[in-house]
Amino acid sequence: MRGNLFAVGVDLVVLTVRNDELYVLLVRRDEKPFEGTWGLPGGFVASDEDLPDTAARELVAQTGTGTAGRVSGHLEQLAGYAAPDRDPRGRVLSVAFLAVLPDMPDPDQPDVVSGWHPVADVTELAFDHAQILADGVERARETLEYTTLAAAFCPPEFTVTDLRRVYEAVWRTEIDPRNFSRKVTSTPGFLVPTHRHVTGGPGRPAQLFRRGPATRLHPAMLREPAVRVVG
Amino acid sequence: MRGNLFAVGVDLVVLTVRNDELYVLLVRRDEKPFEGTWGLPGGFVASDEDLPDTAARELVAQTGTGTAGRVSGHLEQLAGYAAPDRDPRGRVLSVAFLAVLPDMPDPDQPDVVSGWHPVADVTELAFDHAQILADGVERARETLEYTTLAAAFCPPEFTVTDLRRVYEAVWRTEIDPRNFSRKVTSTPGFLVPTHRHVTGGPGRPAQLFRRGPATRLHPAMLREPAVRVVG
DNA sequence: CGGGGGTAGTGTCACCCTGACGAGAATTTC
DNA sequence: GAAATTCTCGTCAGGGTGACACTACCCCCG
Repeated sequence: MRGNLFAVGVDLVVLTVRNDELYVLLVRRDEKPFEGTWGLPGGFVASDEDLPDTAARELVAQTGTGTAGRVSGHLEQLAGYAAPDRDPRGRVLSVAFLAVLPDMPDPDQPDVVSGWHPVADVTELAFDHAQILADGVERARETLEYTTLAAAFCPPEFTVTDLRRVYEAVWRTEIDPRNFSRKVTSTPGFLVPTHRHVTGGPGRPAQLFRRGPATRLHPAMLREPAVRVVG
Repeated sequence: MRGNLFAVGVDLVVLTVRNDELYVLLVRRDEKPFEGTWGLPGGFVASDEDLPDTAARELVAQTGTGTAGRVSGHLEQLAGYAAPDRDPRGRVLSVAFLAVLPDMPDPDQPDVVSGWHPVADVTELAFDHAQILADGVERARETLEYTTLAAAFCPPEFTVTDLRRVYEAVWRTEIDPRNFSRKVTSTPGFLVPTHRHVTGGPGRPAQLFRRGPATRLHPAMLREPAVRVVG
């Protein structure tokens, strides 16, 4: 029984918010199996690596984030997937990670093998990646309630409206701007005011904020209970 | 790089509440490495198994829970652990699971190689099991806030006080019995009254309840914010 | 240059949930 | 029976939230 050996890979659910919509980074597979179909970016664990090392390495390789290895976003482990038939090549265990990045401009020459896709439009993916993506999105939705993860979707300086649009895109709901502003600005450690303001757009200039030191939200930002299955 | 192969095991953090205290199931290792020290129960993934299969099989084997494979408790995946040096025998990836069971009487002949230990008294464990245990306990603490996990610590029929003692033991706090009773009995789907009462003990007999269909708590049962690590 | 439209932020108010109790109900123990 | 113990309901003040009126400030356009 101990003789069962697995290839171990890391798959990434890389999320961002663009155009008020949740996007995921996908790559087009250039080898079998599932050649030509879209899948999650990932790779195998190298001989001297721990799982977070592999995840960070793949994230930098796929996005060019933080050339010096210091990733400005968020990276957390999701879960392990090891169904016996999930990879036709043999037993492959994949540890999925959730990564969250601010929206970044596409590279000058658009990459045909790697790109951002609206999560709502993704239908089929290679392997069990559709399930992994669903788990990752659900994790992000929950984490937004209890932590300051939403700020990881935003650039270093952002407005309250930017932050609200993150919640609205990930939760697919609408939030009252006034109550939202009161809530996030009164939560200690969530936002640090810069006393600078955005310019150029219509309407009153919004104040720019920076991420604060808090990681958990007290009290939580509770969304409406999911549609109750009436007993 | 793809040639790196791992042995894949499942380790269990099996928790219960006994004597108003949180207990974890440990086994004494009978082979190297770490021979003679305590560790988490676990085993390797068989050739045709998925991870939850292995976890359920090991849980039944170690506790005798649900002879027919139907486990009455709670079983969820925690995380994967794969540090290069976590096992001196080579590269071993372990997927940890959190299991929660009601307190059960010890078998007639006490088992010297497997037993329940107060979590607070556990100091050193084999491999990285101390870290896994800490992660499992923290997960249980958080899950108690937002789900009905606490009922999984209780036998099929239990009183509000039984449930409160679960929260107090896992969180290591005291909760006002009157407010707690109001909260859990008014949360729809959490508790189903049986209209039967316990007998024998001192004081007014308490009503017996059964687990309800709800899995998530709305609104959540928020504990005090953890002591903030002041930056 | 002065409205009009649009966005940001403040203020108000009612409602619900919660923590902090008081008090009564039902049983065991002395 | 009286005291002790435990369960359960009730009350009340304070905080957080949803709903929304209103003010502040900018761009655009005539």
